[in-house]
Amino acid sequence: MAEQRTGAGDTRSEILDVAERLVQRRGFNDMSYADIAAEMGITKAALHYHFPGKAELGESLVTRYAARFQDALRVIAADQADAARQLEAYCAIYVSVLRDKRLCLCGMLAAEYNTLPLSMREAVANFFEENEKWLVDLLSRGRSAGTLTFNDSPEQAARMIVAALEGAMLVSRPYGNTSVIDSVAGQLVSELVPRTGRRRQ
Amino acid sequence: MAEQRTGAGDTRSEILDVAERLVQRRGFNDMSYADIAAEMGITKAALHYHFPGKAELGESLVTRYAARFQDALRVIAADQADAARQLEAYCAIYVSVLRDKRLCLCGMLAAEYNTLPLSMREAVANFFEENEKWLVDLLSRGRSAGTLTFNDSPEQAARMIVAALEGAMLVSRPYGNTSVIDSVAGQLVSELVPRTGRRRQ
DNA sequence: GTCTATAGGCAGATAGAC
DNA sequence: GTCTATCTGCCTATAGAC
Repeated sequence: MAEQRTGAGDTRSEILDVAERLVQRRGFNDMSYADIAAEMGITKAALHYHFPGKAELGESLVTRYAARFQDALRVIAADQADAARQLEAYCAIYVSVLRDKRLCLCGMLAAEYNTLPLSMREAVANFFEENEKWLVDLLSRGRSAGTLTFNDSPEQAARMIVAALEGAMLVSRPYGNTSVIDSVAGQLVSELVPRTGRRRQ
Repeated sequence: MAEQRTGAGDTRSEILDVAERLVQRRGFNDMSYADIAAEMGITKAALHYHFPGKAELGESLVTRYAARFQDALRVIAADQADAARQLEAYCAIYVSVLRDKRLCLCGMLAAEYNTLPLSMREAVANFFEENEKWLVDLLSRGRSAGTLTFNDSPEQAARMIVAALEGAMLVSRPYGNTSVIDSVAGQLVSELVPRTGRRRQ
C-alpha cells in the first residue's frame, strides 16, 4: 500500500483539513498558503506540489465538503425513522459547526462569491442546490406522513430553512455566542413539527 | 459655507459611498484603496488624507450605515400605522439592497468578523443589537395590538427574522437571483401576520 | 487637498536542487 | 515530495512637493 502513517490521512487531505478550518473561520481570501504551511510545518512550495494554484485548492475544498455533507444527510435519512427527527438532526449539523467556531464553508464562500474563481462558484452553487433537494424531499415526505406541517411549497420552506440556518451562523459571530443558532434551530423545529408529533411537551 | 458643489456630497462622503458599495459586493478585505481611487479618479494618497488607515475608513463605513439604517427604521415607524405593515416595510429594505446586487454591509462584515479590527467589530455588533431592539419593540407592540402573532418571545422571533433575512441575502448570490429573499420575506410576513390582519386574501 | 514617488510587507507562484 | 531561493505584483502607508 502507498499509505505512510496508520490512522493519519495523507498530506493532501491534511492540507485540506487545515485549509478548510481556516476558510471557515477567516474566509477564502484571508487564508494564505503561508498560513497553511506554517501550521503544518512545511513550506509553501510543498503546498503548490499538491495544489498548483489556490483555485484548485479551493475547488477541492468545496467538493470534498459537499460530498461529506451529502454523506451526513444520507446517514440522517438512514438512522432517523420519521421526518421530524430528521429535521432536528439536520439543524444539529449547523449548530455543531458553529460550536467549533466555524461558519458553513459554503456560507462563508457565498459572502465572498463575487471574488471567487468560476470553478469554485459552480461548486458552491451546487452545494446549495443539492442541499435544497434533500430538504424538499424530506419536507414532502413529512407532509405526506403528517409529521411535518408548513404553508407554501416544500421548495419555499426549504429555502427558508437554509436561509435561517446560514443567517443564524453568520450573525452569531458579532453576537459572540450560540444563542442565535440555538434559538433559530429550535424555532424551525417547533414551527414545522406539529404538537402531536413531538416527543415531549 | 464650506460646501463645494450643490447637490453633491463632499469628497469624504463620496469615498464612503464608493467604498460602501465595494464592501457590500466584494467584502472589506477584498476592497482596496486602489479600487476606490481608480473609480473616483484620484490617487490613493488622497484617500489617506481623509482616512488615515483602513480601520478608520471601515469604522466610518459601519457607523454611517448603522445611522442611516436607524433613520430608515424611524421613517417606517412614523409612516406605517400598524405593526404588520411595518414588518413588511422592514423586509422590503433587505429586498431592495439585494436587488442592487449588494449584501447588507454588516452581514458581509459578519462573515469577515474574525479578520476585522476591534473598532469595526464593535460597530458591527452594535448594528445588530440596535436592529434587534427595534424589532423586539415592533413585535411586542404588534402582539399587544393583535396585528402580529408568533410563538416564543419577541426576542426569539426578532433573531429569527434577522437570521432569515441576512441568510437569504447570503445564499441568494450562488442562486443567482432574488427568489430566495423574495420567498423568505413573503413567508416571514405571512407567518407573523394573522389572516384577519392582511390587506387582501 | 491632491499629487508623485517610494517604502516595506505579504500575496501567489515558479525553478531547480535534493 | 519537500526544500531554498527568488520573482512579480498588489497591498497599506508615508514623505514631501505643489
